[in-house]
Amino acid sequence: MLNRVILIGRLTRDPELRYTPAGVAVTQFTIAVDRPFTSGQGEREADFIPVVTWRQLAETCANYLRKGRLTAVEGRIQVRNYENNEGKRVYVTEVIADNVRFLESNREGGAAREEGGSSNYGSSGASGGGGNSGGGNASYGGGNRSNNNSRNDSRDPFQDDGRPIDISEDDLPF
Amino acid sequence: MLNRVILIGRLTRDPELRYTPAGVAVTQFTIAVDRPFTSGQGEREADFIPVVTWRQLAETCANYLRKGRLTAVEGRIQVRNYENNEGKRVYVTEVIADNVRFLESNREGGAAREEGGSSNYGSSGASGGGGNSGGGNASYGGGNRSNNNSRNDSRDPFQDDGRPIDISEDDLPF
Amino acid sequence: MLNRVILIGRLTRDPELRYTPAGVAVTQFTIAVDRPFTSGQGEREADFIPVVTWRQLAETCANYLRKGRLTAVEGRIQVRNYENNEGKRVYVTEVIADNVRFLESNREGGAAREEGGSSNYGSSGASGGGGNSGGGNASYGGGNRSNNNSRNDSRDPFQDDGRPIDISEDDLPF
Amino acid sequence: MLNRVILIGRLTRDPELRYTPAGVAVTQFTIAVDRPFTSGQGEREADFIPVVTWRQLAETCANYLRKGRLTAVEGRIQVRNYENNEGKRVYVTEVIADNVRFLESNREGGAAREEGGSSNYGSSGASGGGGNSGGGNASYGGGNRSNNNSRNDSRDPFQDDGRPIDISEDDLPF
DNA sequence: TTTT
DNA sequence: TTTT
Repeated sequence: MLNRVILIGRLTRDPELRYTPAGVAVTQFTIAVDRPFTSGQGEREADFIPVVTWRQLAETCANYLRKGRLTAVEGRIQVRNYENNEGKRVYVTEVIADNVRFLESNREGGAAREEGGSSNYGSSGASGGGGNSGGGNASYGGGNRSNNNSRNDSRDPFQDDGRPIDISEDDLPF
Repeated sequence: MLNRVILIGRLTRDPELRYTPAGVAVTQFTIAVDRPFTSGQGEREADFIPVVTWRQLAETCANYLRKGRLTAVEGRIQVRNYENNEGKRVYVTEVIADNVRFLESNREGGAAREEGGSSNYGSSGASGGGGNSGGGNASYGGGNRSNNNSRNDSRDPFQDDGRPIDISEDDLPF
Repeated sequence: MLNRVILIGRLTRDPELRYTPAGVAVTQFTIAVDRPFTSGQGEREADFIPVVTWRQLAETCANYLRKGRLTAVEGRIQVRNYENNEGKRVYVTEVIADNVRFLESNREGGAAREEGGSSNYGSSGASGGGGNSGGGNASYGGGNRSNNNSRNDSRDPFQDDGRPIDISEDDLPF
Repeated sequence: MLNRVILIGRLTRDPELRYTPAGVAVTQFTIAVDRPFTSGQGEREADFIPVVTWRQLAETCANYLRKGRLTAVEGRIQVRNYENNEGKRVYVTEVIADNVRFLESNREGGAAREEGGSSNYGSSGASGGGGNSGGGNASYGGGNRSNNNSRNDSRDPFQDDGRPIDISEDDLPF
């Protein structure tokens, strides 16, 4: 009944923006979070945690995040599962982010600048701002609409096969 | 740029529901959170943390929470300040909650039941559910509207003087 | 560089306590966290999130938690991977908990009582208390010892095959 | 029973390091956290949140943090109170940090670099690393020792009067 | 001013 | 009393 995650780490690659058949933006990326201790062999280790963002926040992330950037992510853990081509059930754990902070700017050699977006509340309207500002009347805070982005389909909707991803508009978590 | 608090504790009193002059619901309560260690004198200690909720979530809290109930609160720390009658600036720190989980039910002798509300996303519409379901088209996730609930006024808007509290509709954080 | 998770949900089964070959206690359980919205088909959905605890906290959890109990978990996300018997790399995501709160007591028909344990700091030494109280001088907050509990071994150390789990004392995260 | 805060913001001044009469290091600073919305008057607003760190983490913060630096803070809310010289009880709310991440480096013009310290677990021993590494056998995770850093004394122990601050060794939270 |  |  409560599910909250906060991560700070660096993108392992550029983010990937796609659209559902219904035209909803989804961005995925992985953030590497260094562990606060070294391994038995004295090596630095990290957890590589997949992150998913939706709608306006997805577009902001695709525009502003790049491989290697230090980033803060706030969201919830989601465990979805699907049946793979061999008929085996595969479990996928991701962080569905509703707030992303860009802790390093785009400017070359520049100092860190804070930017970010959120699907919870409107930011102050700056370009690159999050929220659903400008996003028409689709409201993330919205009331009694039922949503779902974790159907138990028989393929991984995020598997890259060149085609638009297999998620209907009803599958959105906000 | 990121401000997140999660607390679990017990209400020290029944919650207090009020309305701004513009008719917006505000509920305040304090939750006692036991510290994970004892004092130098071996006593159990607690932090007493003031919590504020707005709108639909305020009404849900006022309806379902009572003194002594175990409760989870998610929100952000807010520091507001005002000038008191002696002309001194007073600082007030509160948690502005956007998600409250009722970890104990109303039923006498009953086991814990989870209920709750949130101003982030719609719950499944059960009575007592949160979100802004039924709240018309006021959207907490809303876009570019400017808000404020921490003006530097010369009195504490939450001071109890029997009159409606001194907060305009523009002062709301959602 | 920061990795924090807080969950509230219910155990899907009784917890499982095991010991590493070096005699270190490990407890695993899964908690079901209801999502704050319903699926496209109007169904209540939940995320089933695997949790791992170590040492004293593992023993406390094994003693006090049972299937169905409402529980709060604080920890970090860990992604480990191993090669399965078909030579394929499998990724496992778990929450490594360092603080667990028991939001429902053992007493039949009783109201919720808070108990819990933590590997961060000593609790007040009550029976059932966490921390490493009474645990001798093994310190979870300890200094420069290198640790690891996520080696890239060729089998899942948590796979249940009746034998003790394949984790050396050096693999512990605390 | 659970009390967790995570903040990202900028220091409003250089941190202040002091020592208790018993020689324990305490560092205080304030971090400005911009709110995710603008005020009714369209102004950008921030919450100014006081942070306290102890022991090794205090020294690391004093060495590495400076005014303006972007910083992540993890800890718990503490409400202490004392009687001021007019005999009035004053309440002070602070975040007692056990993990601080330095999101901007010292190097002029340099890109952000992550450094940090923690009082929970040992970092990998780099200079500037946190934990109590090198701190002898004082363990923050320690067992059944009773602690307290929030006595109800008749003066603010953090009030700056040039003298060492009025906190005994028994008053420490770890 | 505080909860179990 | 406040940071970019």
